[in-house]
Amino acid sequence: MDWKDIPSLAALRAFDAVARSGSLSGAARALNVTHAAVSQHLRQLEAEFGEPLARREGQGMVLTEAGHDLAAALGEGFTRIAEGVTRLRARQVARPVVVALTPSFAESWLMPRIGGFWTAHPDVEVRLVPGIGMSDLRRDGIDMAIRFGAGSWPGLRAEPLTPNRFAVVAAPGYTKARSLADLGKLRGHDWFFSRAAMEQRLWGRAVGVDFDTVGAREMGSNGMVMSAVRAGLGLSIQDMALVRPDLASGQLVSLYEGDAEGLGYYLVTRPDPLAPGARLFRRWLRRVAAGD
Amino acid sequence: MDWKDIPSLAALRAFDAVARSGSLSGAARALNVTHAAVSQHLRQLEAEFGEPLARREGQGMVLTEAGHDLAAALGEGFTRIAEGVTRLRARQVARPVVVALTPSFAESWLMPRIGGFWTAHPDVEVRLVPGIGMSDLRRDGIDMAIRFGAGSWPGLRAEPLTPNRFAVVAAPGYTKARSLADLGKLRGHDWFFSRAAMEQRLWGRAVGVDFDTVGAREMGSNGMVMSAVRAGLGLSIQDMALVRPDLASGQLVSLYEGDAEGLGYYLVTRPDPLAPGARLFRRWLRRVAAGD
DNA sequence: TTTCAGATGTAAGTTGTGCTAACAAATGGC
DNA sequence: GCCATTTGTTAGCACAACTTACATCTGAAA
Repeated sequence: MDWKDIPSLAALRAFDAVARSGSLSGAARALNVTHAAVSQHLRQLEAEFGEPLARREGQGMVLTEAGHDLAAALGEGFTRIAEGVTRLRARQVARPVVVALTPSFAESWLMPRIGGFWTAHPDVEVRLVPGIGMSDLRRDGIDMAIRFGAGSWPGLRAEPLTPNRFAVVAAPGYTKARSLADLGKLRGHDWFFSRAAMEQRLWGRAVGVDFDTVGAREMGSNGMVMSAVRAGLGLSIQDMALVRPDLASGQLVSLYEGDAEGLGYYLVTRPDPLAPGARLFRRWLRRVAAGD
Repeated sequence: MDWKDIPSLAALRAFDAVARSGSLSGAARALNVTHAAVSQHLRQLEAEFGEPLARREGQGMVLTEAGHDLAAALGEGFTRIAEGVTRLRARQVARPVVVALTPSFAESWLMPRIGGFWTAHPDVEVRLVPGIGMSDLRRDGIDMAIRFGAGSWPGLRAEPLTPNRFAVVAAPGYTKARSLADLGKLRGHDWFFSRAAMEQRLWGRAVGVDFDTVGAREMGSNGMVMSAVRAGLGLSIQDMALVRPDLASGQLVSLYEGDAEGLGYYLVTRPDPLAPGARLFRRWLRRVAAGD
């Protein structure tokens, strides 16, 4: 196709609108511009073709024969284009948002809050993919990931989501340690971790607990970890949001809460633009995380 | 059709070109722009749709699935539009140029020169319609008219073509008048006119000859008029171009040459844009008339 | 008839899209 | 290794497209 001798697409679209509505004013309304703009486009086209395409007929415009021929082609062409665009858009909004996240974050932060998003956007399906590995987002069809770390994932875009909100908790009767300083130094503590909860170990290391020397027990789920800790069997690093009720009721006590600079949950996305549904979800995430 | 949520047509066209050529550079060449322009359009589209449409693959771009779908629709749409435009253009160039003109101008000015246009544009057919009346140009399918007058035709566009180039001529032996002053005052001159040559009478009146009082003989063709004048039977107003050979050879003498301010041949067109062939002819007319 | 609403016609001035220029970086053939 | 060719990205400019403003025309209602 040679675009050199095809007039401005804007002018052709204007003429198409004139042909559809039968008047300059109507076309102007359809295109959301003034009638003057449409009139100028029409005159430009006529100059380009060297032939009148429409003539005034009372109030309104009627097409010449040449105008009719052109309008027929333009109508089909633009309709096809609009159809393609519309279908692509429709497909996107229907596509579910796929979010990869750590099991801990899903359990302790997202699940208690996600109802708000469902009620706000009942038409947007959210599919949560719990997991630890940062696999290829594009290959796995994942729109965004929520990961724990220092905020640096090469080739990806990361924005901090929640501050660092872990605590070392134990049952009130657990008396082997009373401060953070004790935790790292002393052997003999019994640490419990859920198998999937890598972020707690990261945080622990960052604040000074060396699990290579201290040792830790790994359980299948965080529920089992909690039971063990409530029973006074040892220590655990838990998300504040998850243990707040226990702390309030006195079932657990917090031995340490604190920052490990930069460490926290991040929203990780590809540099590519997000799908509309994913954009909605991200906006909701930011708002809820900020208001926390 | 609602154009509000259809992205810029230029961007869509750029993406169409990318889809066709399989590369940004190729698309840029096809559209006669730089690769940067195409790249920006593509990114704009992807942001608009919130979905990647193409990804880099070595040297070149391959479309995503969404990109394929969109490209299919755009390809059809733009092809249809280009087809309509091309057909309209093709129809025009084939159309002959219809020129209405006075018989005198045709005979004495245009016919000796028109060969130049034929050789320059062998593909453009020129149809000459001799006649005097200024009928409705559009109704009669006339592209342009060459008329004699003062340059004012209401509702039409007129541009001066040739200066006023008439002369009062007579045979050398015709001695009844020697100056313009004589011509108007004296009765008894024998004036000859071709029936179709209204412009000579207009010019004559404008320079001071009152044919109502002087009287004139009307002949069927200008050839007959010339014969009569050459035979010394009387006076005639003739186009300079036509009688120059006679004047040079001494067969005729010029009694007066002069301006009748504003009076002359004009190229008269509708305000509408001209068909391409007609534009070519007009350009040629102007050049030849100016170089005269 | 006059009047009015709504249409087109056109000039002049403004604005934002779309482009270029210029550089960086990656790829593939030599 | 080099070199040609591609894509990526930014800053800045030009002009197409638009608005504003006013004039003119049409058709219907008063």
